[in-house]
Amino acid sequence: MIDERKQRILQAIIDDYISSAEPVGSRTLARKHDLGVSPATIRNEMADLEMLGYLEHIHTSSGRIPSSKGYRFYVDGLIPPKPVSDEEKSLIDRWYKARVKRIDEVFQETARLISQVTKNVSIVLAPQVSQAAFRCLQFLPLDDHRAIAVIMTDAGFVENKIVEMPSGAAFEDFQRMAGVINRSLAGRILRSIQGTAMKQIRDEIQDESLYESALEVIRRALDSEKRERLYLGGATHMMEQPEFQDVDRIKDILLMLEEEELIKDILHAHRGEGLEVSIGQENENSRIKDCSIITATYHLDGELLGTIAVLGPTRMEYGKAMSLLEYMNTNLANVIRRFHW
Amino acid sequence: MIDERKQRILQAIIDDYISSAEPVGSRTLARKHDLGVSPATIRNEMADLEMLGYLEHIHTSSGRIPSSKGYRFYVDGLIPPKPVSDEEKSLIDRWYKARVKRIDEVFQETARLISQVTKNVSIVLAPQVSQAAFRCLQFLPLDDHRAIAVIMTDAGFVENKIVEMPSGAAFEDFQRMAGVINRSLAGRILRSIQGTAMKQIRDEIQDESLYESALEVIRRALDSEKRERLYLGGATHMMEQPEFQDVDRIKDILLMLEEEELIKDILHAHRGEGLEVSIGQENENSRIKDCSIITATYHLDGELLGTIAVLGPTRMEYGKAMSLLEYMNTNLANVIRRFHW
DNA sequence: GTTAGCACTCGACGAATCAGAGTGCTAACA
DNA sequence: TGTTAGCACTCTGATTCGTCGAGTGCTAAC
Repeated sequence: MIDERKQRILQAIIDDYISSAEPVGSRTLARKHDLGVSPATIRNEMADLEMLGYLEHIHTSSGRIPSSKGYRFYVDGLIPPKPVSDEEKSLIDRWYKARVKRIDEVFQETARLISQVTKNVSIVLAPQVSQAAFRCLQFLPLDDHRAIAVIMTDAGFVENKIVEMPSGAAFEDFQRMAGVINRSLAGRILRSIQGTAMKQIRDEIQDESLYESALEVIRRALDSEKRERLYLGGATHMMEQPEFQDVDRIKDILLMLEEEELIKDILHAHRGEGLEVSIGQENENSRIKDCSIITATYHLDGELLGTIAVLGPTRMEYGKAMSLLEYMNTNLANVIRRFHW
Repeated sequence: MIDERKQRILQAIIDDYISSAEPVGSRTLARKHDLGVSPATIRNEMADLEMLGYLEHIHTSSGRIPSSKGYRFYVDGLIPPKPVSDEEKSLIDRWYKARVKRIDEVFQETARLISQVTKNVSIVLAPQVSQAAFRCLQFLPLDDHRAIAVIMTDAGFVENKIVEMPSGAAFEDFQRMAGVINRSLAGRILRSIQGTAMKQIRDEIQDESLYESALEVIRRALDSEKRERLYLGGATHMMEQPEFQDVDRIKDILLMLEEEELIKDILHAHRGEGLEVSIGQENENSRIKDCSIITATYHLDGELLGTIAVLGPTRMEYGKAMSLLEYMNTNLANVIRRFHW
């Protein structure tokens, strides 16, 4: 159905279109690639490929451009491997070393880096604190009626909250409470902290108002970081792409990117093991039917932490973007480990 | 030199141009504003105003547009007052209540809010931690050889750093060190912590490797937060302005905004008491010679904390932007106070 | 099955045209 | 003397019209 010559032609067309952004015609294709056949033959093959749905015709007498199905075929088999070069790896390494001092900067700079290399928008979904394991809780006295609760998790996060002490409670009561909570919750995934554990704490504390404070602290730790943080990069790089030379289109994309919930949903839809590519029409969201998204999940010690993604026009350098994401998601674990204990 | 009628005409021209973004001609001006004179007279006055440098002519036979000098005159005296409405105030209030849970969100959301209302780019320079007063330092044990240093300042910041304990040091040594540091530095402005105070600490600690650790902690607290954080908002709103309908121009502005040091320098150049407006040609930086910046500083208890700013085309709604900034910089103090102790 | 040739189709580009809005100048007016 | 009407002139922006180049599809020949 789609023989080897058709494949070669399809690949040549897509490679060409990806690098030039111009519809590609039979004559130029014959000139540039040494396919061993004449333009007329290529035309015939192109007509077949269009019939089969791999190519599209804007209107008669413009060259062909790949359809989503064409890109899909390309991504699934034809894609020329383009590994991350050693220079790029060392650039990435130096970048992290120079710019990252705090854990949130890891994600921000990862986003920046990905967009820098791919010239596209990148999205980094940072791990939720609430899916990290509780490690320990400590109180620091602030004045007579307030203290700072410092909560540490296994994922390297340190959260602090100012809490009011119930009137009549002494700081020692708080210390005791911390002990109770630490014993009950150590190692628990924050998100999974629920009824039974809390009941145990209640029984041990034996003081209603103090228990309320404990509850408050834990709830806040869960609450405030329940939302996964989203880091974006590359709005300016996007503007280098010929398909984003229209201000309204750019605005549209940027507005969409501001809708955190939407973006998270899109990323959550792709949580498989390896890389996932969603091409053009394959995207649910109508605003990015002419875009592709490549997603990759990153892990630490086997635990799913988050997702990194590249969003760009369907005419995207899939090979480059995919190998970069592949490299980054292994690399990210090492970088995050530095903030770990 | 510039009589009352000229003023009225200048104001009408600028008002018109600000709302329409089109060069304004004598006839339309006569039609829209009831100036009591004929277009011909207006033409004569316009010619005079141009001679005096308040107006500009792109080329013969397009209407006039204000020059930087014209805007300056307008801003300094003609500007129609446009106070923030009660609805807007309550919108702002609700916005903060709904969206702000952490102190860094105060600044992010302020930026978002300002750009939302003014339809321009906004910049918020958050207070440096290092110009806050040291309040206290505590260590929390992590494992045998590490601890978390939690540093609190008067401005409501809590910073934490993981520190290695020198081999042989026990956690009790750290506790003692915290005591020494707290006694020596309490109330000091972080930035001003220097030689003498450090010497005192050294004398008290009497242990070289422990002293090194102390130094490390304090240095890190100063270091990592030495850089003032910059929050930006409104890239998409900017795109609604007719002067930013060109992708390259937008890209140019966005790239400039990514240069944190540059932006900080620009904001630092305006640190007067009230609002400051820098119009078009008045800007040092050539990339924004067709933009205006309005800056305002905000304070807490008389202490200068940071700067908020609006960046837009010279054709900007100065009245609205200025009164908004004025309102925001008083309001901000109240919002920040909520995170204070 | 492959290729050459040919008629046809679009889009991009530049020149020409035209309407609309504006100016500057002059002369008349109060 | 300041104001206004009238007029010639200018420039922009939209529209139209060829023209050119690149491409296609079809047919016939190899």
